[in-house]
Amino acid sequence: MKVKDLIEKLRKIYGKHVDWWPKYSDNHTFEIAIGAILTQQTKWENVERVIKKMIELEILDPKKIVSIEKRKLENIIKPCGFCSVKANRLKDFSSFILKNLQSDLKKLFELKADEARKLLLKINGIGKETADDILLYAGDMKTIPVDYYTKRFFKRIGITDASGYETIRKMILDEINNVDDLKEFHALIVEHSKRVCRQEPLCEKCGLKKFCKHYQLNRKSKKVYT
DNA sequence: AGCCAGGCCTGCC
DNA sequence: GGCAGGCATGGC
Repeated sequence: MKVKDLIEKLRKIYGKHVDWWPKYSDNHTFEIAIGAILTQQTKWENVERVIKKMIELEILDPKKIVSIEKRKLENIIKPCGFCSVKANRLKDFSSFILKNLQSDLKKLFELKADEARKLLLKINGIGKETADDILLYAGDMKTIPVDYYTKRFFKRIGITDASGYETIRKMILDEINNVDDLKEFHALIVEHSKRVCRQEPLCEKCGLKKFCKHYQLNRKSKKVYT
């Protein structure tokens, strides 16, 4: 199975997923980056609420985020959980923009993708997934986030045993060059993964912790496992 | 009621 | 260099 074929297969099941990352304001770039941080270990519905609130309060701007009192910011982002750490992360990210990008996140995307990625990864609270979310969806740069879903998906369909982030990322980037396809591929994997079982089944007969022929017969749930 | 969500950092081995 | 533990809230 080629990585490239997977997009077509998933599209046939779930439909096209262009413009998957939601946008609520005119300031897409910064908004998407803020959303990427807020959605860490958090459902999107909660992020959506918070972003809309931030738009209403007119604080969706790095300068405003830096200057707002931390307690106030925590209160605003509370629905996303981890409000103390996330308030710090939003502030650290915003002050990075003020200090290094002349207050404009778009400047980051004028750099080479690798350079931009390294800069993001130095910021407290921005790991590989969040960095790749920002680069791909806010900056239209060639990369792809490899989340838990992606690792599990690739493992289950037998594309790779490797669970290493960079291994899987490079494997995908080697085959998919188009940025819109990368955006859609990640979107499709997420949409697919939300619909399948979180735990791999444990077969009652052979005890294998993987999808085996016995399990197909025994399973009660209608959900699938790939 | 308990489990889970589109992670990341720290500290321990 | 991998891995548990902590961070917190809302929804089913």
